[in-house]
Amino acid sequence: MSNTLRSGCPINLTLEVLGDRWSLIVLRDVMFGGRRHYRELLSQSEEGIASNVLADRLKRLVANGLLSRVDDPSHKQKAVYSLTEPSIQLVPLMAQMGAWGRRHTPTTPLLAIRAELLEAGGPEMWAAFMDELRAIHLGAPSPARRVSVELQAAYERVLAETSAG
Amino acid sequence: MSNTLRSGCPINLTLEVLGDRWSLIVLRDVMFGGRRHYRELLSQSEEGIASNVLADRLKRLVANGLLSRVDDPSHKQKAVYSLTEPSIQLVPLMAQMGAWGRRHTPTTPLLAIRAELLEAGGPEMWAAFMDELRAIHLGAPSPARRVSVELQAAYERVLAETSAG
DNA sequence: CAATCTGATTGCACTTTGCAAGCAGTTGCC
DNA sequence: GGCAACTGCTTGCAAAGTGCAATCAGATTG
Repeated sequence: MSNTLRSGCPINLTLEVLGDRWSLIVLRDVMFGGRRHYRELLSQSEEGIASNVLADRLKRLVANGLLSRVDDPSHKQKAVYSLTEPSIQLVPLMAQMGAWGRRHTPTTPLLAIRAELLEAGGPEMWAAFMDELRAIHLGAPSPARRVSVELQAAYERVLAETSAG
Repeated sequence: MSNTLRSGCPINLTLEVLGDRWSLIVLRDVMFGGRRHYRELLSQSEEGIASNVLADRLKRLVANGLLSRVDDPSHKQKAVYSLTEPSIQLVPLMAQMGAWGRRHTPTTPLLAIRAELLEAGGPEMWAAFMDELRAIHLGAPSPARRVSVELQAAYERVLAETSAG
């Protein structure tokens, strides 16, 4: 891993941390999919990440402060990965990526519904979701609004519609 | 170039188009740096993109509808690259990336000032900038507000400060 | 004590990247 | 006319990154 940065431009530096085909996928699964363990990320991956790539990305994300790794008390070889404040602050970026992708790429309705809801909810919803993530991952007090429940409900509604139609 | 998509998730699909270390750098230079020609993108690149990588990315971005390529009437071998409506709609994403990078990566003040201004300006400023880009790249009527002038002025102000201090 | 689950690592083929050099056609200038 | 500078872009080659299947050792379970 070379540590030489290409430039001090914020967009470039963000790209140097997240600009590959897998890092944001892993963070998305932790953030929206509730995955906390290596096996969950590996086997429930929609895109089919390879085990060595996952191991490398987890290592790199922890090194860059976007994930934290803690031993799981229930199993001495198990590790729990949590979001950090910096990665929780990626919520608006994820929302914008989802919004753009929904407009300009061939998404499937079931997988796009969360992006649609998050876009419609706007910065207010993003802030509420970030508070919820701080409760789940950083041990902050639980907020009143549960955005994850709203997102999951919408997902299951579309799931029912598509399997019914 | 393989055309098999990994999944229909909007975040994943955005990543499949833009998820590499150079595509967004090229778009950033066209969007904020006013670069329109191959040579401008190559030699004025802050990060030092290689010529073959630039050629490949321009080809790919045109194929994906994020840039359009038109022959330059002033020179038979020259080509002018323009943003398209989809890439103009990346402005909010760029703004979020800049905002996140400014907070969580070691940016330099001079290169971060535009991101700071764009974050402070919010969605209203982004919309004004998008209108301006539509005028420059798509031939739409010129809007009253010139965000590019505001960004450039701020850049030069910081430039003067740093060279003075 | 064997089967299973844990987070990985290894080997190998393939692709992408970075760097330097080179290419053919176009233009400007004397 | 002729030559240097400029145009977008290609080529060759070494290094790094990626994808896939198999495998690993330790922990737990039955």
